[in-house]
Amino acid sequence: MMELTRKGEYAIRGIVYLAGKPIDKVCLLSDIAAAVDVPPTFLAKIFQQFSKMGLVKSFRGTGGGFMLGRAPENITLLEVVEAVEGPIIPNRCVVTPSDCGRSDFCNVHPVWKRVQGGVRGVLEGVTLKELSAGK
Amino acid sequence: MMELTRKGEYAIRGIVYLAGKPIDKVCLLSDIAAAVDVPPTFLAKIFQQFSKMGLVKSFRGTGGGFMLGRAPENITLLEVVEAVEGPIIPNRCVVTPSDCGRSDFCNVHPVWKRVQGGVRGVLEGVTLKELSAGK
DNA sequence: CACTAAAAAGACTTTTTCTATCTTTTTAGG
DNA sequence: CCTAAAAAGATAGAAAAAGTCTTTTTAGTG
Repeated sequence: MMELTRKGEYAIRGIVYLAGKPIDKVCLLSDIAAAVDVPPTFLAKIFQQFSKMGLVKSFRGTGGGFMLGRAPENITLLEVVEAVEGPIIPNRCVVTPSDCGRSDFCNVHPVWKRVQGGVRGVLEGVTLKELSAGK
Repeated sequence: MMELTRKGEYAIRGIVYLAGKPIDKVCLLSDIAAAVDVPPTFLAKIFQQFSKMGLVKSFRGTGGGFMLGRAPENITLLEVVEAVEGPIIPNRCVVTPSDCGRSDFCNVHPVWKRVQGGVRGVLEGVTLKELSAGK
């Protein structure tokens, strides 16, 4: 359970690749896709989402492509993951307590809150700079 | 992302209900299902899994039903969740590093390991006894 | 023994989500 | 105006989740 989807995996690969390039270098989607081994059409969708969130900047037309929207040390893995997968929600009761009907009596609720906080904490503590750093 | 499935949610509801009963009380599946508002046929599948893992004991025939397999303070939420959802795996690379092909160069891998450890730690620290305790 | 109650097991259906592709449109440069 | 590239939208196939139904096994009871 709790598994990242392909989309999320691809998203990370793609943006980490970008983070490893000079900040103002414009990269072709097709090049990124080839480099990180992701279907180009799928990666296109992912980068569109990134673009809307400001995580990357896009340029259309000849000479167009993508570059990172901010310095890699200012982009956390949490942002990247949530950009394409949506918020970290271990159980729906975390977002709408009314969902399980008996929220007032549910002792499990706070546990999911802790899980959520834990996961978010870990992902928030990692930046693209660290992830793109060579060994 | 990282969302518990209905199956997992139902599983927790069902076994927490059992944990709130006297340890040797045999409960009918149909009663449990009605009490926690879960489709009986679905809950049946879930309890079959519990039974195989020893989390509950089952009795067939007249007067049959289910009871908790162990004292509620000795069953953790982690066990319950993993019994029906499988292991906590934030990303497949955590289980088979070869999967992403370039495991040796992947800085993300240890992050997922930490997420996995964090989630497991939280769930492992909670027992059915605590979950079934009234307010 | 025959009957009934209850869980176990397996097959099956429906719905939803994921994964991926294709086509058309918009934007920009040469 | 032509070409390059991303944006947007529609669609399709595959897989997983959610749920149901039927048959079988097990056990108690009159």
